[in-house]
Amino acid sequence: MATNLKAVRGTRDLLPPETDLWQKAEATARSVFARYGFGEVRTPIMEDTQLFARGVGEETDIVSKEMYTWSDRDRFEKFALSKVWLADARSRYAEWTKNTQLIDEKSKADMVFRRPDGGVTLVSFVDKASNMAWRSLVSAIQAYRDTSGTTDVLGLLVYPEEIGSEGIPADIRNDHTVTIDGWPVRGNFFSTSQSLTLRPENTAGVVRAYIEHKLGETGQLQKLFYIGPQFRRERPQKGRYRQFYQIGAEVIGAPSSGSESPLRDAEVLEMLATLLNELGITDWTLQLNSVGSSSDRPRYVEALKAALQPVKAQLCADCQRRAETNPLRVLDCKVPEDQPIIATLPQIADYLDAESKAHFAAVLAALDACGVEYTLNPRLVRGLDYYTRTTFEFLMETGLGTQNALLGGGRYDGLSEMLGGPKAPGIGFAMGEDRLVLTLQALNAEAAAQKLDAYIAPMGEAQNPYALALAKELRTAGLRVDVGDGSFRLKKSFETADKVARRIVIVGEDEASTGVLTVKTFTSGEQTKVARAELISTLKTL
RNA sequence: GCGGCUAUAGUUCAGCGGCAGAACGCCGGUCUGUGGCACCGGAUGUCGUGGGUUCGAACCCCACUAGCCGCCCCA
Repeated sequence: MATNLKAVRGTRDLLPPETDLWQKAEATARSVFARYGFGEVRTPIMEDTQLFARGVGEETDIVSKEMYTWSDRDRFEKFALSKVWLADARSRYAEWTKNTQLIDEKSKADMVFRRPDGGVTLVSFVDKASNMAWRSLVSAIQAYRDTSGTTDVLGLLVYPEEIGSEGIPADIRNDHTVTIDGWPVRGNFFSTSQSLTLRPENTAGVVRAYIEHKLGETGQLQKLFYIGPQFRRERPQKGRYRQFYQIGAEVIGAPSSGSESPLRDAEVLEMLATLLNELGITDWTLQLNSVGSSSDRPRYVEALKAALQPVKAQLCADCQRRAETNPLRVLDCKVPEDQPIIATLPQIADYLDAESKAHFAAVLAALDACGVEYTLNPRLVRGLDYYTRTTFEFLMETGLGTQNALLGGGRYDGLSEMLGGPKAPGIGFAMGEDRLVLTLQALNAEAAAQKLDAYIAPMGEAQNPYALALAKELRTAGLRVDVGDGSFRLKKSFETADKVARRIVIVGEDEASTGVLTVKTFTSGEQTKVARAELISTLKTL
């Protein structure tokens, strides 16, 4: 136990049997998603920092202080070095004939020059002079001699000469010197490093993939789900970790695919209700709101700011600050004294244009038709910049303490364009899997620790091979089987078997030679002799 | 990032300045091819890490780390 290596703060190991519950949650989600026509998408765990800055919003807490962001190493560009060197070499070796064909796949030489004296020089561009680089050039020379029959073949290794030692000051990085045959060559051989970020959420990554792979060109509505870890550098709390898991889905597509239809909003919400019900969670409430189109929202924020100005001083300290930084959050304030004032503030519903109003009404009508219950919450505003129109949360009574939002989501009609993609309206959600599992635990929905079908107990180490072969046969037949060890006393085998399996199969000297095995069922205490040929069917009966 | 509480056996916890403890679990025995029940026996361990006070620290003090709860914020 005493070790100084531990899971880092806010991260944790998930072990059996808890992982059974995770598998159950994920299996249920996959089954529901499949029935609604969703396919799985897996995006990288890290992305260009710009993706989140532009998608999620530079001013949100997530981006401004909760991301794991770092600068990737500078990347050596072989092509840049060869270009610079060639431009220089052309003036000095004007009479050389350039042949840019590579000699063969395996050789590491990049270019072949024919010299005026009739010989040949192979040139290899590398980021630093190493034994490996030199050896591969030598083998390239050898290969060239063998295949061409030319005997006069020389090698030239070209590299930025200051590189190869760490700690080069950043200000000279873009201006390296390459010295070849005593001539210095200057140029920029390194592309600047890229800022990378561990994904704090998955919607931006999915939309990026949608744009990158031109999924809009298919003309089809894209229904994608994901299950995976996300990362935020927050203070850990119950159900809140720095590496946390989300199950989410996105419906996105070109407008002609129907992606803007209120039917899609209602379908996603109805699917979520179904998913929660199938997981055995019934005490959820769906809170619903519309934050309007991308033009409604700024108009409302302005009106809210103006309305807050005269009453600000009467609000709690938090709200006075929010009135400046994030006026929408004032609506979320839970301080009782503030409620009368908040009630007088303008509501987003009054700032929706006709189109947004009609959209929202259509969503509600479809939900009514499906019998999905919801509560309108005009104060439900969501933190991320990309949300438009429908926004929602599913809240839980049990298990989560103050972190009672189990999942949330909304429509993001402008996100693709914010990321430089085509118009691609969409709606999606993300569910906190850590919180989902907590809720399932609170509901005592623990996946009943399924016992194995059989535990094979070899009597004496001589029976081990027979026992393992028998286990293999049973496992091939789809039975869940564990096998003990011949060194165990039979009593110990029974004790272990009773804990992990429904039946014990005893393999002693008699059993191995006659092929008739002793099988005991723990629940009934019944013990019988079973021929090996009938063992599988016996074990399959409950 | 801020505040409060906590950290002792595999687990849940007691001990709060003087021999490191209980329950459950684990291992062994009663019982050499028969589990659950019973009885008997055994091992549990840098008392989160590092420093300080003291004749003496699991206990008091300081720092750090981690967990829980709340704030901020959010799924």
